[in-house]
Amino acid sequence: MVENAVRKVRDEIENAVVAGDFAPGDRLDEVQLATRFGVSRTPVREALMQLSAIGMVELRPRRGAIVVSHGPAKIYEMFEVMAELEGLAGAHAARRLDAKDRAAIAAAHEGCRAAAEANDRDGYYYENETFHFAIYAASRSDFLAEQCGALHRRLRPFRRLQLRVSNRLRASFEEHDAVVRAIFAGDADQAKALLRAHVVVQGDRFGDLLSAYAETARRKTG
Amino acid sequence: MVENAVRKVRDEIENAVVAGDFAPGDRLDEVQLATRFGVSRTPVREALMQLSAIGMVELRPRRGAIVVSHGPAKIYEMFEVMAELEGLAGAHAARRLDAKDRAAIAAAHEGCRAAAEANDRDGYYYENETFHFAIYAASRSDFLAEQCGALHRRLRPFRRLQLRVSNRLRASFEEHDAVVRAIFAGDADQAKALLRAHVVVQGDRFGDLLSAYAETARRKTG
DNA sequence: GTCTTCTTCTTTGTATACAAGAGCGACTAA
DNA sequence: TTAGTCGCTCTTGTATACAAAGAAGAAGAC
Repeated sequence: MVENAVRKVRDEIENAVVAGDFAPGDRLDEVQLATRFGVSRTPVREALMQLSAIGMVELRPRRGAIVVSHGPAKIYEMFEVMAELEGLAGAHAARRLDAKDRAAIAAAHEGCRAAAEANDRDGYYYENETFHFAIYAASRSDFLAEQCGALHRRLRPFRRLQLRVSNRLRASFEEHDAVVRAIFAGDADQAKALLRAHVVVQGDRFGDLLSAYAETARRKTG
Repeated sequence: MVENAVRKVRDEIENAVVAGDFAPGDRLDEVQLATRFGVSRTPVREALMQLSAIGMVELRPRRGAIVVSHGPAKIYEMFEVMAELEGLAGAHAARRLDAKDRAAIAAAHEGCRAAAEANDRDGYYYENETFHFAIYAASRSDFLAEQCGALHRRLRPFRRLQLRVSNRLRASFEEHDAVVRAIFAGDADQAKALLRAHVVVQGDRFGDLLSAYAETARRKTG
């Protein structure tokens, strides 16, 4: 979008973090990253600052960048805020839905159905993302869609972990189905409530997520 | 926080934009800014990238940075999202309030009262900010408080304009008063509804805001 | 033997230099 | 006279060099 080298470096680092190549707490050395990506330190620095603005890495003065490690409370809070914003987007979508948005949501929903029935976790992960972004777009609020998208990207690593839990694929799809029905019926309140419940991570699901998160951290250090 | 020069430059530019020294659409020349602040282009670039991440300036590849100009729809959307997040923060505050947070909110509220009674707009602007940040903190959700703070800063220029409208000071204070009562009573739903209504800009207030915004733009070009 | 301090080395933060792309103007041709 | 193309200049994007700050290790003293 804005530059070439820094954008490339930023995306690469972001993907590496999401994929787990860099674990939380890992130190990101500027010169190492520069040589790894074949650029100078300047674009690496700018990429790190952008990631710091997103909240993916932490920049400590004179001490370099580390991948942020979120405590359980923070993770819960992030999902809670995401739930609130998605609820708002869903309510708007239910009120403002037009044929094009309806088609986009329906298509993404069908993609999720196929992946869920095939028990294809990676596939579902991507289709799920498409589904949620379709709802953001259908809110017809550019700013809200932006905010939702940014937060969604920030939560990517955790969303992926969630799908590890057995049977979560099917449960997630069932929740999607109810959300879609509410939006298509134009029931804003219902869409808001269902979407909020779908996104927020509470009870058993929160415990499941935490244990999966702890496991990846353990796997990384070992 | 992170660096010295870039932080200074970033804050200076942010203040200049909020104060109206740079109008929406103005081009921000890197070398001009560098000489103005007595630093090299490197920290200026990093500051601009951070501001771009916040959404205060827009970076166009090979074409420099311009101060973003928001259309009416975008402004409305931003206040709407702010209202939703503040509502959530208020609900949390009502449920989780402890003595320290209660004292902080009460103190800020009294500050607002004094400024409102003295009809001191600048004073109210600052006390109002303190009041809202006290509620964010009282939510006891670090992430939510962060998000609210970031969005609040982004809306600063408009909040200031709002207070220009005659009698808005008193009306704003009355709304605060109701919010405070709901939070202190532990009524989460009421706090959420009142805070949301206080923040969202609708009806006449939106028209007032837009005309004030248009006027500053006109004053700048003229 | 351990703790403290000094020195050195690594790493970040800033500046400057160089290259490449985009915009604008001038000149030529129709 | 107007339109198109070529070239120049200005500005951004990247690299590298230099300086300062912190951390770590070694040496000396208690």
